[in-house]
Amino acid sequence: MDNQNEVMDFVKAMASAERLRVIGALVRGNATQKQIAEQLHVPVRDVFQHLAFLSHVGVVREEAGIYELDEKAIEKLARGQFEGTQPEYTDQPEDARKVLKAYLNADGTLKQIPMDKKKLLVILTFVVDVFEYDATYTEKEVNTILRRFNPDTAALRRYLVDHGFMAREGDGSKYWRVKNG
Amino acid sequence: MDNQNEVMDFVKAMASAERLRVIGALVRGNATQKQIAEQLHVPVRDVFQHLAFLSHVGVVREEAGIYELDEKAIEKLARGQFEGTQPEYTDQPEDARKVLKAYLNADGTLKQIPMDKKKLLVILTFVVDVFEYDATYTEKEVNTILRRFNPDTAALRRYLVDHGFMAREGDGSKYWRVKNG
DNA sequence: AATCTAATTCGATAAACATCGAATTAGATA
DNA sequence: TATCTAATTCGATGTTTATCGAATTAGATT
Repeated sequence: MDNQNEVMDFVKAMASAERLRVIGALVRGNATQKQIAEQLHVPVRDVFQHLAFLSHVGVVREEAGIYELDEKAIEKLARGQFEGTQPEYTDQPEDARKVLKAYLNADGTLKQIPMDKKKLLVILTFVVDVFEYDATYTEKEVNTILRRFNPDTAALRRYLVDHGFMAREGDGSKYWRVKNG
Repeated sequence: MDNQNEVMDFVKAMASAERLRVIGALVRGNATQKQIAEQLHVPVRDVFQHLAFLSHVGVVREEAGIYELDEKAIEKLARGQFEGTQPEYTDQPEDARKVLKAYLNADGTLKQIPMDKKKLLVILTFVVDVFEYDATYTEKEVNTILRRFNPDTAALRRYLVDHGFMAREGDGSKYWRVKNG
C-alpha cells in the first residue's frame, strides 16, 4: 500500500456519504455496531467495515465493543500535525516524477529534504519555481516563501544557493533566481 | 445540485494527491495547463482532467485559457456554508435560531457557554438532544459526548442537571435524559 | 452442550476511478 | 494551405472500491 499519508486517508474517509452517516450516529452518542446499523438502516457488516476504516484512520476509538470518536486524533489531523514517520524510499530516482511523488505531501509540502544529491536536485528544481526570474527577495522574504515547503527554510535556502538555483549579494541582503539552475 | 453532493464532491476532489498538486501549482501562480503540466511533470491530458473536476467542483475558475483558484468558493465550501441554510435550525423559533447561530461554530461546537439564562436554555435544549431518552450514561460517557460541544464538559453537565434536562443518581454514577426539560 | 446475539471474515460481482496511448479539435502563425 | 502548439476527447486497460450474500467466530446465556 502506497498510502502512508494519514491526512489523505482521513480525507478519503470523509469522502464517503455512508461513513459520514456513521460518524453522525457516533456524534449522537450511538455506541455499538448494532445500534448504528439499526439507526442508519445499514447492515451491521457494512458498519463494521466503515468503523474499521475510520479507526484505521484514527477518528474512531473502540473499547469493549463501544465506539466513540477520537477527537484528539481528529484535531491533530485537522491541523496536519501527525507525528508521521517516513520510511522507505529505497528505489532509485530514475524519474523526476517518482522523486516528487516520494517527497511531496499531498498539500505540496516536503516530507523531508533528500540527502541524495540527484533527488535533491529534482526537489530544488521544483521548489525554485516559486521564485520569479526578474525579482529580488530579501532573506526574510525567501524564508517566508520557502516555509510553505518545509520549516527548515535555512537549509532549503542554502541548498538553492549552493546548487546555483539562486544567488545572493555578498552581504546576504538580496536574493534572486538564476536562469538555468 | 444539492448541497450535500457539492460538499462531497469537494472532499473527493481533495482526496487526490495529484489534484492537490495541481492546486498547489495554481497557488504558485501557474496559469495555463501546459505550465502546470510541465511543473508537475504530469501529462497535459491529466492536468486537463483534474482541472475539469476542480472547476466542476468550483474551486477553480477559467478564463481565456488561464486557470485560477476561486478562493471565495473554497472558503464557502470550507465553512460548509453553501447557499443553503442549515436544515437543523429551520424548525427552531426565530430567537432560538439567533442564539444558536451566535454560539455555534460551523462544525457544531460551542464557541462558549452563554451566561445569560435564556440563551443558556436554548443551548442546553440543543445540546441535550444528543442523549437518548431510554438510555443511561456513566459520567465518563456523558463527558465524552459533551466534549463534542465544548471542552468544559463539567460545566455543561452541571448545567444540564441543574436545569432539569438530565438527572443523575445520587452518587453520580448514572445519568439519563429527562422528558420535557 | 445448545443457543442466541453481536461481530467478523470470505469471496463473488459490479461499479467507480485512474491511467495512458492515440487521435482529434481549435486557434494561432507562417 | 500547411503547420505548430495547446487543449480536448475517445477508448482500452488495469486497479481500487463498494456492495452484498453467506458463512464463521466469540462471548454470553440458558
